[in-house]
Amino acid sequence: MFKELNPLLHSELRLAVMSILLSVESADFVFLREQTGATAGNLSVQIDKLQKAGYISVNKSFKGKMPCTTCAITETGIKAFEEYVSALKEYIKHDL
Amino acid sequence: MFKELNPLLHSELRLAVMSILLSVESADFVFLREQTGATAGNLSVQIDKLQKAGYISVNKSFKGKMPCTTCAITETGIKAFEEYVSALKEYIKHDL
DNA sequence: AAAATTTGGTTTATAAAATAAACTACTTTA
DNA sequence: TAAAGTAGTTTATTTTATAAACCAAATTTT
Repeated sequence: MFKELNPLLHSELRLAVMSILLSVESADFVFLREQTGATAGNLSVQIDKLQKAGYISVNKSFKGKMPCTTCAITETGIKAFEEYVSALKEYIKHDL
Repeated sequence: MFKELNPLLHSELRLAVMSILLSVESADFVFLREQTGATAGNLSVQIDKLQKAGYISVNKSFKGKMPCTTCAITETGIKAFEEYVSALKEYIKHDL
């Protein structure tokens, strides 16, 4: 009856990051931190998990002299997100 | 931007239980275990949490000679569920 | 220019959560 | 009456989320 909710996406912060990355070409660390309100430490950990799962790509470069970590969602990530939403709908269909 | 996802509801099993209880008058322990596929131990713990939060009411009785734990959603629970879904929609609006 | 502060993170430690395994008390079946 | 099943609870373990502490480089202050 209930499909599994991908545990990697069923996390408030990771879901927020994925949600943002779905709507932009790419976003840097500071932008994600501001938009989500997360601490840098937490964000760093969660970005790492998403990257290791292949859901986002992470690029470290420099903007002027300051380091800049840029994230973008991957095809795999988009697919996983869509499947997560599809599963989730089963749980919340009463209120859709 | 992103509203908090009520951590009590943002759990696969508790969400499944709430989802079921939204659609029925009441449901007993065994029914919930079967429908969710959860282990009895896990279900017991999660039911307890939902009850302590006032999201469900729990009634322990006997069906014949066998014990029977019956759960029903409360008004508080319905409201919390609706708020959770409303917050969640922000995260997944891309795919709705 | 040296010291203090800020920026952009990462690593490590702690708190909280999910889950399973072990257990209890009773019932049914062989 | 012994073995197995039912309906759960309690306890222990693993996993996860989160924050605190840290680091290196850049910037600002004195």
